[in-house]
Amino acid sequence: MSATSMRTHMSGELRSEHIGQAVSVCGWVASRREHGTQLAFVDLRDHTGVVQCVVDNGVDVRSEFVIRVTGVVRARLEGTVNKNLPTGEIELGECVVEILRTAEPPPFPIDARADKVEENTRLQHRYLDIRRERMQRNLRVRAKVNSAIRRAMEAQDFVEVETPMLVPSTPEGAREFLVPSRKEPGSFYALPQSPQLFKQLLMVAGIDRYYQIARCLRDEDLRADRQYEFMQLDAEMSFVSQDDVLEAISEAVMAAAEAATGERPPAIERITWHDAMNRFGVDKPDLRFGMELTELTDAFASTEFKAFAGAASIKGINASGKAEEMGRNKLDGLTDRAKKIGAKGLVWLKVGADGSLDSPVAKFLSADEQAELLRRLAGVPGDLILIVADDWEMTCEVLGTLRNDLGRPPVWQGPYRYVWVTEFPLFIGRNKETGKPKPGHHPFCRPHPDDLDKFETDPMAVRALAYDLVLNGWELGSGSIRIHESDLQRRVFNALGISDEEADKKFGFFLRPFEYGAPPHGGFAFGIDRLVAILAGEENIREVIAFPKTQSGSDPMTNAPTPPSPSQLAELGIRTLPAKV
RNA sequence: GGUCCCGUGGUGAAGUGGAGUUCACGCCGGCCUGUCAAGCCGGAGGUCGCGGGUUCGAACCCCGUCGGGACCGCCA
Repeated sequence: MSATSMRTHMSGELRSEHIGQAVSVCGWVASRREHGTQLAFVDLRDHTGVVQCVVDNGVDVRSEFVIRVTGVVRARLEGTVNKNLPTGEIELGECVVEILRTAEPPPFPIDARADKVEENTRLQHRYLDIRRERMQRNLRVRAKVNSAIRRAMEAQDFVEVETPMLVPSTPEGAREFLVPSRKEPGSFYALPQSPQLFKQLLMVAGIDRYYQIARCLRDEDLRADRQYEFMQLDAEMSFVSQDDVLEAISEAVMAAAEAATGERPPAIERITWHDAMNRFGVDKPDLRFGMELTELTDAFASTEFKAFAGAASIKGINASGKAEEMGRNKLDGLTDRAKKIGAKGLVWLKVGADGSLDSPVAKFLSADEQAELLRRLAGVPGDLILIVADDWEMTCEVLGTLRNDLGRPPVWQGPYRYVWVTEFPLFIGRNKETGKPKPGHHPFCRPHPDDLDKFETDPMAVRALAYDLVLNGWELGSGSIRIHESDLQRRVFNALGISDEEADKKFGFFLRPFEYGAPPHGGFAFGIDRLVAILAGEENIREVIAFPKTQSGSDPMTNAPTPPSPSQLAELGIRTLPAKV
């Protein structure tokens, strides 16, 4: 398959079984070692690896020259086998070297040493960075993941449909990239933040099962796990329950994981949003480590300690064995962190060698309370116990953050712990100005059927048929069963404080087609960059993207973005403001 | 929009107020017949990101600015 008119083999594939064969390989000079004029070794590299070529007629090749070597595979001399090299038992002898292209010395070594080179330099010369084994591996893992996802979706009768990149601007959600219209000066397209609108319309259109490996664009600040452009497996299904969607997506995720790692993960476990918050304090729990939040509210029901008395929710975590390493400075740091999030304070207690509690507040806690505390948190000498008393949301959030700060390993480390987080609340928080609830996900999520009666009386308690997929504490994606009936949609809009007229104005173009027979449907989308990064052992998605942007949104290789020419602006009917001074 | 960290030959580092910026890798030249990110000898290569300030004196301290990174906000 890899043979061409110029080569017979890939260099990294040559083994003892090829001994005696005349072969041609093509690639780059990884290194050259000269021993006088009669003998030189040239390591030739292609994307499969490196093979040693023995040259005895003094060819002047330098690092990264592109060469073609024709020679005979032979066993290495006794004592010169290189066990660190997959091809280390053989070498190419009687070599004829053709220089296909000379090369400037590269700005950084094309090997693992470049892992220490400043990322900006790697990005400036990304074509050289990608020549390295690490990037080759990452991009090939990514290709395998894409391919496995396609196969898994097709095996389940999903139809790949491409949706447009030039779309109307939509009222809510992430900031959009805008593209000026030449034919309608003053009007703009938006680049899609997701194919949400189109995929739901494809359900109305009877496609039944849609998927797309879709490019999505959001003009929000970049991070280790966020780029302007990213890829999602985007899917939507008709006539389904939540379980149908979770099963279909799980199949794609497991196929992708198996393709990347060689191992199929076990069935993905599930946890409700409420349990996730209660036990881990976050809606994207990292299940790889313990330190779970422990309920203490009732244990301090009649406490004398003012900070705990009457608190709606008291919880604690046990940072096992961390008492010694956490000195006063670090504990103050944790307290500051807790206060920054919004807690009134943070109670810490160290378990002493005799099982007593060392803490500024120990004297306020009765002997019974101290004993119960130690029992519930399984405290043993050397442990550090942290307690927060506040309303339920704050207690969970603060301890969830501290738990991650204190215990969370790098995202790629250890086992892969996939988890579906289900039953997200339909509304999260309230609009500061109107006092109306804000949608937890988006306003088209289907409310949980058991909670419909609470809609008007206790909206914040209404759960949604909305779910997230989480891997090692990273949110991979989310989805929901949608609302396909207008009366239910109206109730949700009303709860959000959106009038019928406003709803029609803002979302009419989306909802009106539903009047022509929208089937019950639901779907999901998950980020392929994030999944690939974790499966490739990277903690930054830039490492699995061929040409990513920097944190400020620029590309050091192409210098994008660049100012337009005056004639481009004129054609588009656009005048720019002077740069801020 | 905010908090914190980093900018020293091509690359990675050292130098935190005082002599001529130091080292390794790479690069160039020479030597070398079994090395393997070879070895030995020699050489070139720097506006210490940029601008201003403090000082007798600044790579080093201060202010600003640009670039990069981590995080918060933001990402329905």
